[in-house]
Amino acid sequence: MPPQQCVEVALLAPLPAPLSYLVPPGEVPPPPGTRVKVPLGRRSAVGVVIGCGVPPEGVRLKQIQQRLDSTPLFDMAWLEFIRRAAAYYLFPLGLALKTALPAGLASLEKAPGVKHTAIYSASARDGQPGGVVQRRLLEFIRSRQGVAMAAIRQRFASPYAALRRLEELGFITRQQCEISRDPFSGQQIQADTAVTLNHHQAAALRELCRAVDAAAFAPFLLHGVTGSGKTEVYLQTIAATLEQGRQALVLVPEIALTPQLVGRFRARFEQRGARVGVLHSGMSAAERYDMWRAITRDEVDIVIGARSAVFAPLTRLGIIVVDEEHDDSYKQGDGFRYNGRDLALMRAQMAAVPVVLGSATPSLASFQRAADGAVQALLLPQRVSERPLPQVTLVDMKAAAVEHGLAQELRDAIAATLQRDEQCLLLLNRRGFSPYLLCGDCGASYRCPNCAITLTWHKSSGVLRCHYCDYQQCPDDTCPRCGGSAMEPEGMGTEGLAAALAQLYPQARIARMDRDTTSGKGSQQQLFERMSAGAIDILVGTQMIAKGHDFANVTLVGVVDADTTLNFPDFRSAERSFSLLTQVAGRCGRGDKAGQVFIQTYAADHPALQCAASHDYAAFAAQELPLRQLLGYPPCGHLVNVIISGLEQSQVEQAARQLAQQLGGAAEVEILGPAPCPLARLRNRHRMQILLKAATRPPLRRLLNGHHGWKQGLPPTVRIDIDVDPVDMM
DNA sequence: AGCACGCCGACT
DNA sequence: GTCGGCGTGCTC
Repeated sequence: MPPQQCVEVALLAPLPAPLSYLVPPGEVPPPPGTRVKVPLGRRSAVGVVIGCGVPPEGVRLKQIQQRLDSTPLFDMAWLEFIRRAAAYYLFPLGLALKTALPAGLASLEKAPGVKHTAIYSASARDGQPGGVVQRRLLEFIRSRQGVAMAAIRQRFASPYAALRRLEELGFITRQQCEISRDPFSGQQIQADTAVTLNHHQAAALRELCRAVDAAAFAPFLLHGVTGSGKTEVYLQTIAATLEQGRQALVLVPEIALTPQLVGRFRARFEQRGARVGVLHSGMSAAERYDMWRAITRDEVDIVIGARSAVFAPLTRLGIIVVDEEHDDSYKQGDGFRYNGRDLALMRAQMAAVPVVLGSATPSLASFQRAADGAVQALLLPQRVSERPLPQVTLVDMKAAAVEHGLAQELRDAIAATLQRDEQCLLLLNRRGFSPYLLCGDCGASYRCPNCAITLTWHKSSGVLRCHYCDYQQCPDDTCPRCGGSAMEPEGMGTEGLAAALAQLYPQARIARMDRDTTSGKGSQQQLFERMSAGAIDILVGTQMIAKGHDFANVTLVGVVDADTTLNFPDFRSAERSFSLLTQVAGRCGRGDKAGQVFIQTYAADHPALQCAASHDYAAFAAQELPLRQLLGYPPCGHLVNVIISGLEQSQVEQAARQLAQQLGGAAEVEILGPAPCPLARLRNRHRMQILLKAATRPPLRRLLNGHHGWKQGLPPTVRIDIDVDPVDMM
């Protein structure tokens, strides 16, 4: 008898390493990429076969209980990509796979329903059946190969009896076939609009097409001002890629993944026979599963998706596009803390294809790489049709006549815009009615019992809410501390601003767009459509309104409080402010009418604001990079944040001190902290952080190699999370 | 993550 | 004396 074979299985559970299992006797080993149900302790778990196992010594292997997929979900190149990604972010392979695979494939219970349909084909039997309907039906089926039930239903009102009869008589055969739900059902494809490129766009396209032809790794930074027509360059580059018989992967920030954007791709490519697939968080588990399977069956040529779409299992990849590459949402903030943009670069390198990072305000990381020559820069310095960039005014709030949080200048501009029947966008990067309720007598405010922040007052729903853990409570009638007067709203959020605007401009149609008003499916879309149709005069919103749309009639943008972002306790706050302001300013003046922008601030002389006001990216980079250099912050150095958390503050503090000591003394790595995280308490856990900083990656890597042993000797109740290349350190 | 094992407080 | 609290350690 041959020795029983064994395979290596990555369990979709937080185990540090894969485990080996025996293949049941008489069965062929499931190939890598197939899911299996395996015993784990006294229960069962789902895992993915990742290779043939070398049987470990001294362990009695258990046997695979069940094979869950008849064909692999992915190929070895894809697996190798996930392996490298998991290793880079120091995350267990099994859990990385769980993140990368569509939800629903990871657990035994929540498996998505696989839909099937009947496919009819004509059999060898010649001749004609008796009935008229049967004859017409048979003719229809004979005229093509394999007809789906849906197609028959379209042509024949009630074909069931006739179909059954034809099958009985042996004229046709039927088979069950797995089908996908149609993610675009009911959506019209809009007409494609022919676009002529200006000479900057044409030059960029030439470079990109050359890279596509070369079919080798080639990173590009497409740096184009807002409204410079980057999307059209992507579209034409992708067209060239498809002509080569290769596929395209397009990443966009979640918020920018609108039906309009997808529609633009479908309009361009679907009539040419290419299929566009979409992956995003709003899809159901079943829809994502379908899309995943469609991709592995090679039925999709272009995948558009948010962050996690970087894991789409395309096998003929020819190009990757990362739009708005500077966007912070490419970084996952917990669990598998990967950066979609950086993994796109990794994947492009592994697949030997070009990758385009596009932005009006590139991350300083990408800008630096372009300056170093590691990435080729392509510039689009002009807006299409030579539309001017809007005029930006910094409003010094120290000197302004403020009413309801709005300076006279901005209020007048809003009134004038409404008069001209044009639209306004107002950015206020804070949800709710007001940041907090404050007692006028003793200064008390409501705080979250789980997190170290004040609760935000949501007047319309009548609750105080924590924006980090979603804790809610109703306010009391009087101050809970001194029992004195009622608590009063302090400061302003989007909800409060909308209310103030309704008072100032009673005739204006005002809408609000933030996480609270767009939680429902399609509600964001509805707001965009109402805005496009001119049914809204003033749209108030958080940073959501800064991207993913193009309203021709918006001629005024107001930034109500630029200081919120600027004063964030983070070394990237200036960069983030510059990006956000430039992006939101770019929302206006996109039509034939010129736009104007007002930015309210108490720090009007801040370089980030000044550069944003003059649309001067180069000046911003020239001012900010030396500061980073001085402090060794990215992109002039590398960071890893180690977060120690636990329920008991003293244990967390002790563990953090101990770990920092343990890590200290490593060559060429600076240890900062331990310090309380800016959010010192989150979801009831106390948090400390140790920031590791180094000029180059290798010494960091060497230090991190031992991370599995870090927990030894520390209070065992604490948790250690490692964030490689952190984007925010809250 | 589960799920057991194991070692300390208030109950029949 | 036991029931059960959750600390801690392992899972091929």
